[in-house]
Amino acid sequence: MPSPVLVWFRNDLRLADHAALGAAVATGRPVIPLYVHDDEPRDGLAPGSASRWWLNGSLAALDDSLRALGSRLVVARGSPEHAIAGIARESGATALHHHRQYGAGDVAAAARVHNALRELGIESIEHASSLLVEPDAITTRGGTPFRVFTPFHRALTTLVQDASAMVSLPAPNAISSPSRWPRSIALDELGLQPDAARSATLGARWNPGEAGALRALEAFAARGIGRYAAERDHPGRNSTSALSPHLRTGELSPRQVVARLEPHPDSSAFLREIAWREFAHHLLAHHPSMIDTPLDERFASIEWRASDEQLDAWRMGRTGYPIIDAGMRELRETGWMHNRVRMLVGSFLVKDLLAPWQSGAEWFWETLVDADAASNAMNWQWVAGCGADAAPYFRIFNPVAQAERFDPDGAYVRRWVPEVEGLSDRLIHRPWTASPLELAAAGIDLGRTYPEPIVDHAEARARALETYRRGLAMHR
DNA sequence: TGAAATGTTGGGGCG
DNA sequence: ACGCCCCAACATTTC
Repeated sequence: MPSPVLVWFRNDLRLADHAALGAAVATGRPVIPLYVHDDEPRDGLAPGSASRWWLNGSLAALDDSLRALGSRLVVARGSPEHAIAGIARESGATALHHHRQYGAGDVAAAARVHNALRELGIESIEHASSLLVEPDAITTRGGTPFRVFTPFHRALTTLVQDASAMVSLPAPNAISSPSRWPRSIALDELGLQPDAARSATLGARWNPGEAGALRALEAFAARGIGRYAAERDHPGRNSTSALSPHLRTGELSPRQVVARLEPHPDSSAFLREIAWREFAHHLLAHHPSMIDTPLDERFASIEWRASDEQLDAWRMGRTGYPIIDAGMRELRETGWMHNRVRMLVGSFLVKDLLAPWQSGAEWFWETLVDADAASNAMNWQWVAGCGADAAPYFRIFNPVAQAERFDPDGAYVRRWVPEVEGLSDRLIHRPWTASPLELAAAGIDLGRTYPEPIVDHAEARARALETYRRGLAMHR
């Protein structure tokens, strides 16, 4: 029996368009698919609770799919280099295939694995397939990494037009097994599952796993991508793709998404969002510190001032601004939030409450099923104004104006903030302006059944401008 | 992938 | 008929 090759699964929990698996299968040798769960990564972020729930479902689905092909997923816990070296020794493997990832912790972990295996005389082969274009394959005319989205997007589009670069690999139809499988722990032992009630809530909303991902992609394509272009900013309509958690875990590759949707004439608005995802990974690859440090260092001395009570009101959806509370409650219940509302709650936290963007990023990391280190850091820095090509600091969203513009009939707010559902469309986004009579008619006792606004937006806006101006002035 | 303040214009009411 | 004022509606500037 020839010696086996290992395939290390990370954020690529699929069988189709999987370059590392494809290469391993192509060797004609037995293949050992494996996953290593590191509870305490030395450098990098352990997944939050919503992500862990998703990961559990995705790994179970991957194991099922592998078993249908006569293979299985070997699961280990601990540091990747230790676990993988152990499996390599035990199985007599001669090579490891895996995909490249872009965060500092992921890069460091891969380097440690490579070193550990080299000492055992085992070759490691890193493949690219989590992005449309590798971060070092796309540069400005001057050869430097892009820092501005629009030119990045233009360059990316040009590269993606070359259709041959976008060919995606079919899933293997058979995977040969080693004569003996190395030891594996049961998925349950990873302790990824939250309590039963939480699992049930999330399970009612999502289908983790490659099959669920492909169904979601088909559903989005069938629903009409034209509707996305027209309605994507309206959180009350279900017009977004909700593909983010599938992309985050790599149940779906961006190439597959582009191949499926690009031929459609109205796809450009959606593909632009895919490009933002690419840009985030591009930035993270070139600026690993952006996870917790402003890309624009002038923003390091802003005097944040939010209290724990305010932060808690934000997290729990009790700010008194219905659109903000709707978003935060959708997040807490479903592990997801509509993109437009993410911008609004982000602006509210960072500008109206003057809480550090990192505190928002931490909560999102803990609660989002699509929590992605690159996108999370980039987008929070965008909101705070301290990122590359970020929103200017004086761009402060008005939660009422935005709500009236993008949730004009209050459908989104009524779904998530039932306390105020009895208010008219005119008042639904601003309960504090309702007369006592109108409040009584809607069954609202402001301050008791639903909070008064925790800040006055007009005052908060002025305070944010002043605070930012002062912080930036220190870096003249 | 804003919002608010400020400036400009033009129509209509009115003396 | 005319000037004056008011104020939408739109444009520009500022944060």
